This record gives sequence, C-alpha cells and structure tokens, in this order.
Amino acid sequence: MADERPGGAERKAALVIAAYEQIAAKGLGGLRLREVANAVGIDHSTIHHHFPTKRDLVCAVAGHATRQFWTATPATGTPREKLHAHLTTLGRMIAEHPDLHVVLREIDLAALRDPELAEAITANERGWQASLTSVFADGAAERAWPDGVDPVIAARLVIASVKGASLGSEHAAAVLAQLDTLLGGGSPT
Amino acid sequence: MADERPGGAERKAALVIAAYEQIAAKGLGGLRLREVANAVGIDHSTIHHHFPTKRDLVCAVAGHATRQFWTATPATGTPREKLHAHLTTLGRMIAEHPDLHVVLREIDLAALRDPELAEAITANERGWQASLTSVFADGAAERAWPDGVDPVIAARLVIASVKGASLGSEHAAAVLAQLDTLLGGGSPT
Amino acid sequence: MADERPGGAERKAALVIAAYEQIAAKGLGGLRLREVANAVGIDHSTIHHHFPTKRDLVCAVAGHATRQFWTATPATGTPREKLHAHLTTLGRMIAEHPDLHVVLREIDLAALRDPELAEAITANERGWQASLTSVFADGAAERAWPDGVDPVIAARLVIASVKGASLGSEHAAAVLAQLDTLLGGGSPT
Amino acid sequence: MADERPGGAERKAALVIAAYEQIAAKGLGGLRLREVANAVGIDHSTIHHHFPTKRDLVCAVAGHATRQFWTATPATGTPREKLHAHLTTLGRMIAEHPDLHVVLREIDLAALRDPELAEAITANERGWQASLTSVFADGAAERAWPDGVDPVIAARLVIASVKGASLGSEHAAAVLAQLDTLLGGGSPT
DNA sequence: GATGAATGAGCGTTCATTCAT
DNA sequence: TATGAATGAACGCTCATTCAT
Repeated sequence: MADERPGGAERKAALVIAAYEQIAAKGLGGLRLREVANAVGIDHSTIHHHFPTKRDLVCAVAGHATRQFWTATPATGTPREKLHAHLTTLGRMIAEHPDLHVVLREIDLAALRDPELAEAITANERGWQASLTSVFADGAAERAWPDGVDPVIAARLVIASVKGASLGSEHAAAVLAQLDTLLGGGSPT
Repeated sequence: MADERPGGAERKAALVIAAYEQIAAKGLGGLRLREVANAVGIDHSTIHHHFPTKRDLVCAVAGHATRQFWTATPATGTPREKLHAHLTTLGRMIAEHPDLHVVLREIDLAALRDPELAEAITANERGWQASLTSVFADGAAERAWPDGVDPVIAARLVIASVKGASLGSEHAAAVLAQLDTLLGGGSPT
Repeated sequence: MADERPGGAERKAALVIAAYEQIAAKGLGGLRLREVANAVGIDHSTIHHHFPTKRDLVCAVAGHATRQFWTATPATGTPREKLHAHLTTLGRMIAEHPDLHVVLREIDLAALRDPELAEAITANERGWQASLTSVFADGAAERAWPDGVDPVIAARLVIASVKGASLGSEHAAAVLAQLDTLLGGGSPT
Repeated sequence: MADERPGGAERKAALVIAAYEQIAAKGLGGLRLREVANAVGIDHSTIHHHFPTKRDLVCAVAGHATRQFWTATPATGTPREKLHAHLTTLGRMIAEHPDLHVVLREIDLAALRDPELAEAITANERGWQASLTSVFADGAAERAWPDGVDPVIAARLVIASVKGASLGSEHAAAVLAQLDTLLGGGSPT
C-alpha cells in the first residue's frame, strides 16, 4: 500500500532496469554505477548494498534481459506454425525493441571472457535451444522441413541468425522471414 | 636485411596488430594503450605519435580486421559452388581463428555508437553484401536455390548467420553447413 | 575538541588555502592538484570529490583571495583620512603579505581568458571601485583633492597603482604614499 | 635577395614573434612549442636548434616585448610635456595594442620566480625608471610638479600605474590621463 | 539501508626534450 | 638545418570500491 519507500527487492529491480537501460544506451563499456544510482535516485555507494560488485549487477541485468527475451517468444500450433510464429515475433521484436537485443549481444560478447556472465545467459539459451530443437524434431516426423535438416543444428542456425540479425535491426524481420521461407517454403502444413 | 630499426609504417602496423590481439583477448573495453605499447616494445606515449587518439588506433584495427576477413574469403565456380565454398571457408575460419570474428563482432557492437568506426566496417560489409547478392542473383537464373530466395535478403541472411555463428565458434561450421544445405538443397548444380 | 576528522566544509577550505599557497609559490601555471592534496594530507583524487574540476578549485581560490583582500581594507574618518588609511594599509599589506597580491595578479591575468574566473574577481573589484569612487565623490564636495580629480577615474587610478605596485612589492608602500601625497597635497583635512 | 630559405637570424626572429603572439593569445601557461613551430612552418623539434630550451625562447620573447615597448615611447620637450606625451602615448598604446602589455604583465609575473627572465626584463625597466626619474628631476628644478614629488618614487608610481592600468585596457588612457592631471595639473609649463 | 568522504589504481593524453638520420 | 620517432615524467580526471557515521 505504501510504495513511497521501496523495499529491497523493488530497489534491486529498479537498479537492474536502470543498468539495463544504461547498457542499451552506452554499451557495457559505458556502464557507470554512479549513473545507474542517479537514475534510481540513490547515492552511488548505496548500490553496493544491493549488488556487492559491478559484475553482480551486470549478471543480474543478464538474467533480466534473457527473461525479457524469453517471455516475449511463446508459440503454439504445428511445428511449422510454431517456427513461423517464433521467427516472425523475433523479427518484429528486434525492429521494435532493438535495445533488448543490443544488450543481449553485448552480454554474449562479454560472456566469452566471464564465466559467471556466461552462466547467467547460458541457462536461457539452453532453453531456447531445447525448445527450437524439439520443434524441429517434431516437424521432422511430419516432414515439415526440407531434406537435410538436423534438429539440433537447425536450432543453432536459427539462434545464430537471430543474433546476427539483431546487429542490423532494420533488416532483421526480412532476414528471419527469408530463413523461415527456406525452412518451410511456401507450404506450411 | 636490417629490419632492427623499423620504419614508421611498420611500427604503425605492429601497433595495429598488437591492439587487435589485445581486443581479441580482453575485448574492446579491456584495450589498454600501455599494454599495446608494451607488446610492441615502445613507450606508451609514443603511440600518440602514430595514432593521435585511442579511437584512431581502434579504427585502424577495424580496417585491419575487415581486410583480414575479406582477403580470406575468395571463391570460384558456379554460384552454388561459390556459396558452398564461402560458407565452408567461413565455418572453418571461425573455428580456427575465432579471434578475428570476436574482434569483428566487438567492433560491430561499438560501431552502433561510433559513426567513425561504423564507416570503417561498413565499406567491408558492403563489399561482402554485394558479392553475396550477385552470387545469389547469378544462381537464381539457373534455379540453383529453393523457391522464394531473394538475392538481397538471402545475402543478408548469410551475413547474419555468420555473425551470429561467430559468437559460438564451436558450432559455427555445422551451423553454416546447415544453412548451405538449406540453400542448395540436395541438388547442387 | 575533536577536530581530528574534519567535516567536508573544513576540508574544502583547507584545499582552497593549500591551493592558494601553491599559486603564491609556483604561480597558477605551477599549480598541481597532487601537491595540493599532499599538503592537505589526502589522496589527489579526493580533491575531485570537493571540486569537480581544477578550474572549480581555482575559482574558489579566486573568491578566497578577493575576500582576504577586501576584509583587510576597512577605513573610517574624512574622505582624505579614509584614502590615506586605505593606501597606507595596502602599501603595508603588499610589503608584508606579497603572496596575496601575487595571487590576485595571477588571477587577474588568467581572468582575461577565463570568464568564470573573471566573474569571481569582478564582484570584488566592483566593490572596491564603488567604495573608492564614493570616497572621492565625498571628498570632492569639501575640495579635499586637487583640481581635475574625477571620482570614477581617480578610483581606477588607485586600483591600477595598487595592482602595478604589487608586482614590485619592495617599493609598494612608497609608491602608494606618493600617490597619496599627490591626491591629498600638503593639506589633509 | 633570396629570402626563400631564411637565415638563422630571421628564423629566430620569426619564432620569437610567433611565441609572442601565442603568449598574447593563450598566456604564458598556454604557450606550446609545437604551435609556435607550426606557426613558423617548421618541425617542432627544429625549434631546439634555435632555442635550446623553452625558457630560452621565453626569455627572447621577454627581450622582444620590452624592446617593442621601449621603441614606442619616445618623448621630447619640457619635462612636463615629456611626461604628458609619455602617459598619453602609453594610454593609447594599451588601448590599441593590449597584446604587448598583456605579454609584459605575464612576463612580470613569471619573472618573480625566474631570475633569468627577471634579468631580461629588468634592463628595460631600469631604463624606463631612469628616464622617468630624470624627467621628474628635471621638472623639479622648474617646479613643474606639485609639492612632495620625489623623482625616484614618482617614476615608480608612473610605472606601477601603467602596469596596473594595462590589466584593464579599456580604461587605461583615462587612468593615465588622471595621473597626468594630478602630476601637472592644468598648468603645464 | 543510506550517505559522503576517501581511496588507489589506472586511464588517455600532453609536451618539452633527445637523438639518429 | 631539419626531421620524425621516441622518451618519460607528469597531468587532470575516472570510477569501482571501502568505510565510518
């Protein structure tokens, strides 16, 4: 009822969001704890009560970003339809909210050198990979895809295409639609 | 025979290479002029004699990296063969020299906020895009690809896949092979 | 009784004084934040906690110096006596505390190129000018000065003489006494 | 006849003038050897062939500036007329060419901490002082000044007023005219 | 939980100067 | 005489972090 003095959890969430926005705007290398604190309206040293180190905050942002991403990509129907919906949604999301994907890519890169960060993002990607793999496997039974489609590898291809497309957000939708076409052609079930 | 005292141009090149390696190892955000200078064996202030600012050095690295990339991707034969060779080469390169692609991706991301850097990388990408587009256009005449392949968009898809795949170098070759299969079907000319 | 741990305001004042002394000793061009910090006994980076930039510190010194100067020059009595007291006091001050006037001159010069600094010093000088002008105007009514003395210009002459005299502190008192003689003639009220 | 390749002396003079202009524009603290060299069209390291150290160049500028000043202040006639002409000329010069006086003041200040510089400027000032003193002494014989004028001190007062006035060039002429009035009143011989 | 003062390592950059060519 | 490469000390400033209050 009284949300004037936010509890610890809300403050933490606010910090994560502020940090997320900073990363989207200035990149991971441009992230400044002081500015994050300012954006939330607290002193910059107070931030360490919620996140002992900068890295902890960044990891939390990684979790937040992957969650955002995942939440936005549900799908139902046949495997063909699921894939189509997935790629369409992602294409639109990249165009409409490039921030999320920029942050995700920023973290992908940093994760190459930071195992802790990698862990924070891997969980999400494992889910994505698994979900896509099962879509491809399901579709394979009904010959929904062209010959030569390996479920695991095709899932990786989709993920790679999405990541790469997110670096050029203007063309992302078209690129993913092209991939969709290639995978399902003009003949969805 | 006396290359003990390197001329200005060689020093510059050595600095670019050292910076490139630093970026590959520590990321753009971990690039330190002092370490670059140490690697080359000169005082860190001397760098500014060759590159007035850090940014100038990074731009030079961008040029170097894109050149590396481009020179490593020639191809001959039919459109089908060209594409196959291209994707195979890239897949192998990502696996064997992940550095190059990491640096390229690092710069891609930074270029979102630095127009000067963007310019250094755009020239290369325009060439890549044009080359791929013409391969797809040529192949279209002889129906080398599945239906629905738009040369321009397909080129972008390939680029996106390569970029995305380079973030997970272990699977890059398989991913690009999958894309190759998808595009060439079971029937290369 | 516990002034071991100085509060923020005291630290700031101590920094200003230390900077003032540095400028007096080495000139504005010889002012080093690290030495100021050392003199106060803190890390040099802590200075920026109190004064965001070096310029801010210098402006604070400008304020401090002008205040020092102004508080040291009160006067009472007839216009003639006021002027005499003023010039005598200044002559003595320049001789006894040349530091203050050196710093003031240093800042005068820098103010030619730094509007912010100019502002910090102008306020003081306006007060000085106004005070002197009114002394001269008051004296004019009782014919305390030789013919041809314009209150505003005479005030400027006094200021100019003081400034110029402060560059050669050994003779300052005599110089200002000469000016006093010239203005008051042999007949002080 | 061939002034394409300037001899050492001309080059030196050009450097002094360029340095002088730099000091006038940016202050002594803003003097950069590289920019001086650029202004003259030579490499910045070549400057050391003409002036071993920066200080040497500054001393040369001090000489140049004092010479400029002195050249511009001749006077003839009775002591009264001489003084009047002198103060008028100086007042006009400060207004029309404030650069010279700014540089002179800049050097005055620096000379407080640099004996070598002091020496370069003292010679000139001694001449100025002597010349003024003799004007005052000559005038004393014919009672050209008010009572109480000591030739030596009055000379110092004039010098101090000129220096101080040069810090506020807009009012310099009026200030020095006021001093002139005070010294000679409405009754020049 | 929050603050402000302080820290210290380190950054990119500057600049007079040196030296081999 | 002139150059360009190199030096090295020093500079102002940044920023994550610590700690007493």
